[in-house]
Amino acid sequence: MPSTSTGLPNAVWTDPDCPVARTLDLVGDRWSLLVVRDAMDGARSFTEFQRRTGIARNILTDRLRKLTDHGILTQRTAPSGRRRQYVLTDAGRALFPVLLTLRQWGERHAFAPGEPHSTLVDQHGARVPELKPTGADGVPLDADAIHVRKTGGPPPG
Amino acid sequence: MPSTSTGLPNAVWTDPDCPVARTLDLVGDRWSLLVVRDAMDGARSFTEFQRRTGIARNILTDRLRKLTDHGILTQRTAPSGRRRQYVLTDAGRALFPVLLTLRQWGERHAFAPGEPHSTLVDQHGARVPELKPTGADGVPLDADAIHVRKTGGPPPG
DNA sequence: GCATGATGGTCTCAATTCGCAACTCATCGG
DNA sequence: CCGATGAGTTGCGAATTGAGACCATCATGC
Repeated sequence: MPSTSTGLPNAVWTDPDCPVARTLDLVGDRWSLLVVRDAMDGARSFTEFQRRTGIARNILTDRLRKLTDHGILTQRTAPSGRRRQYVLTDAGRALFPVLLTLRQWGERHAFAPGEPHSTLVDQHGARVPELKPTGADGVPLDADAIHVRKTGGPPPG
Repeated sequence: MPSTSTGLPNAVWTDPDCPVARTLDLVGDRWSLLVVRDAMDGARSFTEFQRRTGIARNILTDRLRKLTDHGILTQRTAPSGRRRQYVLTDAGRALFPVLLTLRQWGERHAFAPGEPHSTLVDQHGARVPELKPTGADGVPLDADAIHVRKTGGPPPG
């Protein structure tokens, strides 16, 4: 049973103050995000996830349970009276930008030039354009144009 | 030595056609993206990475080597004649949107309401706004408004 | 009312990976 | 030359992973 109002782990965070680290604690392993990817692409059943990802069954059991515990997936007892289904929660669907940026980085940096790969398209069949970070003023942001404002520790008084 | 023109592994991909899976093969473990995060935040030396992440030293050795092999980090023999430094390559800096979306998801979904966390700000100290996927027409995109066009098979002619 | 087959797991066990601590090796400062 | 610091490497026990066999439940056929 979770102790907080959210479905977050009581367990220790790798780095409690950093949202990046927390997110990675929840989905930062080899498989979780691939499960989420397939859920977004329509997978619902245990066997469907297994078939698409090729993940070992015991690990899939574990990941589905963890993702469910963390409020990223939820279990439905299927409309047609059939077996259990796993569907994304709002938090799960909110991982879409993460998967999109991972995909876009991969398209550019994990394929040799000209090597074919799958592509994301919107309803009209148009390619989804690249996500580009911008500052509050709309100016494109780069990795070294930002910095982290820490708010974790006790005030420096 | 890599066989392709890029610094990509000869090894087998989890899912060779999917850019998401390839990216996760390269940086989809507990630590790699935290190393990249700290590199973006100014970390350069082995001990600095170790101190910030708390990662075990042998694992850090391994991750730094892998990230370097994959062309995400590169080694410089420090301008001041000092020890070796690890700096991000262009591909490494291109992971910024990934870290940003991870962070933004975490801020919203991995913290209890009102719980304090660090924040990203741009040069002017303004909070970096949320990244929102849009279609080619600029219309906001949701996880279920897209689909994957497969292009894994042999080229059609 | 029992065999058959699909679905959704669990169990076992080997292999890999991780984390800690101790050790090495080079360099720097004095 | 001596100790301190940086950058790892090595050894080893613990945790995680993966492959595959095994098990329970439900629907169907008969």
